[in-house]
Amino acid sequence: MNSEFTIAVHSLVLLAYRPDHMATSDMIAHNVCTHPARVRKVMACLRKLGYVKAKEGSGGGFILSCDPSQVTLAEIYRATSIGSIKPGWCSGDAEQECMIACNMADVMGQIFTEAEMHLLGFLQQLTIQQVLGRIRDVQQDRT
Amino acid sequence: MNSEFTIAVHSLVLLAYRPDHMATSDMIAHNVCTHPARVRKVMACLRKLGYVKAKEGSGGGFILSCDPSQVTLAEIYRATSIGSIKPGWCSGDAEQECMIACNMADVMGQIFTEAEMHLLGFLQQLTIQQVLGRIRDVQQDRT
DNA sequence: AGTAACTGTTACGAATATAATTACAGTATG
DNA sequence: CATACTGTAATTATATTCGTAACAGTTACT
Repeated sequence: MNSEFTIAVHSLVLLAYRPDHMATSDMIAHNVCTHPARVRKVMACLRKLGYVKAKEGSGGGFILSCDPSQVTLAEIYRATSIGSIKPGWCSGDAEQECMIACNMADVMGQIFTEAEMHLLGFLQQLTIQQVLGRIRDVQQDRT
Repeated sequence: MNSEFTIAVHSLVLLAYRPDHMATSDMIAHNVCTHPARVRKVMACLRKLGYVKAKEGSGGGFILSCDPSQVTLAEIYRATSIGSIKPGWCSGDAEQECMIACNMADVMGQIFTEAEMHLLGFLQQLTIQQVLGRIRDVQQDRT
């Protein structure tokens, strides 16, 4: 799975944690533990889909512009990582005579596509708000 | 997803296609389109779990030793690729004060584990025999 | 107007993961 | 005892991923 999914979810949860607080890419990057430029890239994607608003210029940054209890991880997966369940490497060879060799890539492609749909079904059940809830639960258990 | 899963499934389907035919790692590697040593590594794993039998020495190779209509892709996934759905990269940092930063890795870990269980549920429904059936279907559609 | 603090985006280098290849010990066959 | 295999580890090559730098464009503040 694509790690941009992780960055996107982390950033949205962070923004949902303080809904009225504007966060710069520097602040988010520090929290997520990556580079600000990478955060900006992911956030630009989330902005285009309306999940966050970006403000350029001095005093700017990102702020949540969605209801975190309505946004599911399935949407975020679709936005950032669709297709990433399938390995880059493909077996077989369409040029071969053998029925197995020349059709296996197609069939595995089908299977990975269906597997991804099932994965989306699971992610559909989880909202950003629920992820924040889980964070609180884990924090509670630490004590 | 780990590409060894693909190699394992491809090899098993190939062996199921000709159940009484012994195939060398060279033959399988040519069909799968990879290196014989890689095939042997994956097959050694399948052998230890009883899915195939290996015969060393001249005239040796691999032969199926399971019922392909009983072996599901979930078993193969477990054997070759468990944990591979989770990206290697982890966000957050356990040393930070922030509740989000220090617990996000744990929570994402939970989520990926659950996602993998759902994935296994889907793969459980697919047998090696059914994959072979799909190959035949795709071949049919070509004409 | 000018400076500082941001985002948006691209390009490139570094680190990491993955696959191919080589090598060789061990084993069965004829 | 030569040949044809598996089993396995080590090494090299390649692809992918991540970090970083650079800079144009935008806004706020003085």
